[in-house]
Amino acid sequence: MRKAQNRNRENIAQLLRRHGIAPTHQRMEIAHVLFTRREHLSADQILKWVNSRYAETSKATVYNTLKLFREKKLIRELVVDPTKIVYDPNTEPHHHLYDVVTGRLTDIPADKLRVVGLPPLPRGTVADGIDIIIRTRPQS
Amino acid sequence: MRKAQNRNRENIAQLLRRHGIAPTHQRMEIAHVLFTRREHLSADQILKWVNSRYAETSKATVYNTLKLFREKKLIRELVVDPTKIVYDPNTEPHHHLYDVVTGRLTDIPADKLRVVGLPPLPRGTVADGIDIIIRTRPQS
DNA sequence: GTCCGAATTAGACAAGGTCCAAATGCTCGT
DNA sequence: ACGAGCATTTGGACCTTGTCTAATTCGGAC
Repeated sequence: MRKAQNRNRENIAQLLRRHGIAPTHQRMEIAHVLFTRREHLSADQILKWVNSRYAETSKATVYNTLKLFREKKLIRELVVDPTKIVYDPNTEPHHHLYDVVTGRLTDIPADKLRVVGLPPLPRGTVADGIDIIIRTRPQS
Repeated sequence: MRKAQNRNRENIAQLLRRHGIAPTHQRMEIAHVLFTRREHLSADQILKWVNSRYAETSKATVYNTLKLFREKKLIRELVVDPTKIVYDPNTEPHHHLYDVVTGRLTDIPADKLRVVGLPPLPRGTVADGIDIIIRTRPQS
C-alpha cells in the first residue's frame, strides 16, 4: 500500500477527483503543500508556500480553495486561538494538544480518547463533530 | 446564599477585588454586563451594551478589560468559529454545544462529561484546560 | 479553432482587534 | 488641600485577516 507521504501529482489529482473537486493547477499546488508538509498550516502560510518559487496563486484563490476543500471534507479547519485558524490535512478522527505559550499543536489519535456521559443532543439536531483541544503550558 | 444573578454593585466590586482587579468604573460596568446577562457575549456586543445608555467606555478599554478578566480567570474566552470569539462568565468547568447553523451555544456541565484515555502530556508541560466543543447541525 | 461555463485574479473593502501617546483619575504623604 | 507618581482610560490611526467584485483567463467539448 502506497504511503500517503509519497503522493505524487497523479495521486493528488485522483484524491481531488474522488472528493468531487476538479483538479486545476492552483488546487493541485495547494493540495501538494498541505499533503506533503502534513502540518497544521494557516491560510497565510499556505499562500507563502504556494508562491515560494514564483508567484502563481492569488490570495483569493487560496481562501476559495481552502473553503472548498473543507466543504468537500478533504481537510479540517481548526480554531485554536482567536488569531490562529489552521488547516489540518489529517482527516482521520483525532484531537489536539495545544501549547498556549509556544503555539505548538500536536495530534492525539481519536481511538485513544473517549468522551463518556455525553448528554442527549437537542431534539432535531445531529452531531457534526467533536473538537477536543487540550491546552497545555510549560511547567512554571 | 445569595444567587449570582442578584449581584449588585458592591458584590461586583468584591468579586473583582477577590481576583486582584482594581474595581474602576469601567470595569464595574463591563463586569455588570457579563454577570447580569450571563450569556456568551462577543467583545463587540459588550461594547454596545456598556455604552447603550450613553457612551462611557472606549473600545480599547473593553478589549483591555476582557483580556485582564481572562488573565485573572474571572471569565473564559471561547473560540467557536473563526469570526466568533466569545466571553463566558461561567467559570465553572463546563463544555459547549455549538450549533454550526444557528450559532446557538449551550453549556454542558463538566461533571456529566468525562474524557478517558488521555495520553500523558509531553514532559515539562501541564494541563491548562480542556475545551470540548460538540458541533451540531439541524437534522437534514 | 471557437465557445462557454468554471476558475482565477488584483485590488478595494470590511471586520475585528491592537497600539500609542496624551489625558485623566486615584492614592498617598505631607 | 496639594502635588507626585502611578494606573487607567481614551481616540484614532493602524494592522491583519478574510471577503467581495468585476474583469480576465483557462480548459474541455465540439
